[in-house]
Amino acid sequence: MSVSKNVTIDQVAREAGVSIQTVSRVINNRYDVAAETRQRVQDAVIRLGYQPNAIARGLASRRSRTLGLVTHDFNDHFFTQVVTGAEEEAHRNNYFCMLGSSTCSLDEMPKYLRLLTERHVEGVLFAREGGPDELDQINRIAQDGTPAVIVGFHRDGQTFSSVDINNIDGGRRATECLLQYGHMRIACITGPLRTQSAQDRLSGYRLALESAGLSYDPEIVVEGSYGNSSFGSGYRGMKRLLEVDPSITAVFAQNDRMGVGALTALQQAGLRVPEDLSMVGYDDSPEAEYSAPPLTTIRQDTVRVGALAVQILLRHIEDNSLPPEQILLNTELVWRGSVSLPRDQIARKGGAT
Amino acid sequence: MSVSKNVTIDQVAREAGVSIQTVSRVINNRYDVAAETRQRVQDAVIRLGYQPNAIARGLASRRSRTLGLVTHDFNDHFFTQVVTGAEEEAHRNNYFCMLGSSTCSLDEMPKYLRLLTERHVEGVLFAREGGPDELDQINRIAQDGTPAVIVGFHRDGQTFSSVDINNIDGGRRATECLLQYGHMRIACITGPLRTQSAQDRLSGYRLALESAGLSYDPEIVVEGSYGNSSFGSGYRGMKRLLEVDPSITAVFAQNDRMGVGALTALQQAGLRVPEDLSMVGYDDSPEAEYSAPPLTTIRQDTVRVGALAVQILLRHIEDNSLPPEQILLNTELVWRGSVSLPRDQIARKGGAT
DNA sequence: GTGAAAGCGCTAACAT
DNA sequence: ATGTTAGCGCTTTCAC
Repeated sequence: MSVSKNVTIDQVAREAGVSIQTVSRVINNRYDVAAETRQRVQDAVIRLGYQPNAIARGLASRRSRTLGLVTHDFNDHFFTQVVTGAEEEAHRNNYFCMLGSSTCSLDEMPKYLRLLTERHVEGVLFAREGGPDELDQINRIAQDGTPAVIVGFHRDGQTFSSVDINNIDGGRRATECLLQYGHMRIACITGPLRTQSAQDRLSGYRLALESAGLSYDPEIVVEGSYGNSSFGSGYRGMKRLLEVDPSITAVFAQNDRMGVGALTALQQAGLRVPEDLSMVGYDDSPEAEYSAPPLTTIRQDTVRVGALAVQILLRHIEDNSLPPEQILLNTELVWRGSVSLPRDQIARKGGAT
Repeated sequence: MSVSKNVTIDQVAREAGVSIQTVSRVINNRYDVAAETRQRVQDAVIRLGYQPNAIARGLASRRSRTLGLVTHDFNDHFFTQVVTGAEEEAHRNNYFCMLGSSTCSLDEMPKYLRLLTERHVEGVLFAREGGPDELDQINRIAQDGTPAVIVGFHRDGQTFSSVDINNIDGGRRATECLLQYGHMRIACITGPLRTQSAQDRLSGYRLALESAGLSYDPEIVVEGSYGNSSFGSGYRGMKRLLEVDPSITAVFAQNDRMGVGALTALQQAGLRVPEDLSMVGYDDSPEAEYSAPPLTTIRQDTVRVGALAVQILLRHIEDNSLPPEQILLNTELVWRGSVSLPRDQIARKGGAT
């Protein structure tokens, strides 16, 4: 239990009266060690407070047991959940995660990736906004022979591994919920349109409208943003929508933070949700449950996204010849009451304003 | 520009026609290399696509250039901001951050810390909830000779380094803002009272009350929580406060998420903010700016907290004999309009309900 | 089941 | 200004 700073494997070997190899076998849990010898070594390890030097092990074994985590923005609920899931899964498998730069721009990425490969991370998890530019980075890493998996972005016929949410389906579900309640004029506040997820949620919205025989009207689609600026973008987006077309009866906000910002704008405009206007959010982030009113939203298991991504990485580390894997997780509608019949139908029934 | 997987320093040396040592000097930017030689080496590095092996460097130089980041909860704004600041500062100094377990319980900490020291992190940044139990962990690390700094927790006469926000002062400012508007009956929704920050904000609240000649009444102090469950705890806390004492005219919520949850409870109760009840939050998290109404809050520069913590770590890595440093950052009130005169004073002036 | 030898890829200390 | 010699602390390979 003493300080272990300088205790090395050969001191343990001497203490236990065995060779260095035998100690190595014991700390690596090899089976070909006599029970009695093993015990003797373990005692010596405890007595000396020996801690194997992971750096030396890494050099000799060529296994760093480290994963690179290249994330975009810790201020977005999706990403923090992914990181949480990824880290848990990594630890479960005796891996640690090295943080790539969360704030660096795309230009700086090659530099950081290089630093990551210099440290011999055995795999890299990209949890960034996504977008075609990112693919070059992935490919560069992949050429290097380092397994990589991308999260929050995918496309048909891709040659890389990915774990993502089925955002098209999610966008459709959100929109269909509003359609089922009889809404005919449904606006949309999107995420940043440079991201695949916003594009996909928008496609889902569009598909749902068209299936219902409604036409897509870009007039009532405004662009917002993710991360910390989401609230403000939703607030401003809603204000604009109210100016552009006061006849809208429902809004699909592509994340809950934008939805909450939009709720604030509506309240300031003297409109009630859901009596005057229905709203569906996306993400099931914590703010959705206690907003006024609580937001009907789309839930996605983002922690699982992170865990699955790490599992893919570990499989590919084990067997480099494995083909890329793509996983697409489905979403689920969480009903919370920010949706009701449109104004006119309530009125027809003799309801509120 | 070719694949660099197996290019080693001696291949570069051969290519450049120099010794391994000279290559080492060049890649480490030593000054005692002739300009012409340096150029020749650099050319060889590029030609071969050489990437120094950080693990081998670490073993030989006994410098991992890695910091351990032991955080508690990525779902709390304070912690994500600290991590952001810490990571940026680490990269700026050519360090990387290794993620300690974000979700592990206190019991598991020793195990994870051990894994971190086995990897020879040169310093450890603790960004956890804080509390006396954590100190044992810090001390264990410190005994090991590894510099450690704790964030979000400190106490007088401590023997460890820390960077924290002056929560007592922050709590006082929040409360004084309400007092200045003439509020006499101010409730408080606290963070988890096992944390130092909640205790300190509560002390500040209490001090402000007492300075104003008001007595502290535990009846109108309820405990909430941080992280994702904040919203709900603020919502429930507010409901309870309304039951316990309908005469309160103001609330200090110890973080903005609880404040937002409380706003929802008030709205459901048919009470308006600030006309019927004033509210001050804490953290200046993104939700505060676009809540209804926008929340007056206490701003703290949390990104800077992370950066300063890393700076301390780096100083102590450079010179292990340095005494521990304690930094306490001040807060700032952000006025947003969720505060006004108490009901009775408005009434006296012929105002609202 | 255990040990000896050889290196992993680099840097430190001392040469020259 | 450059090269030589020894390791850093471990694992791997191959003996026995």
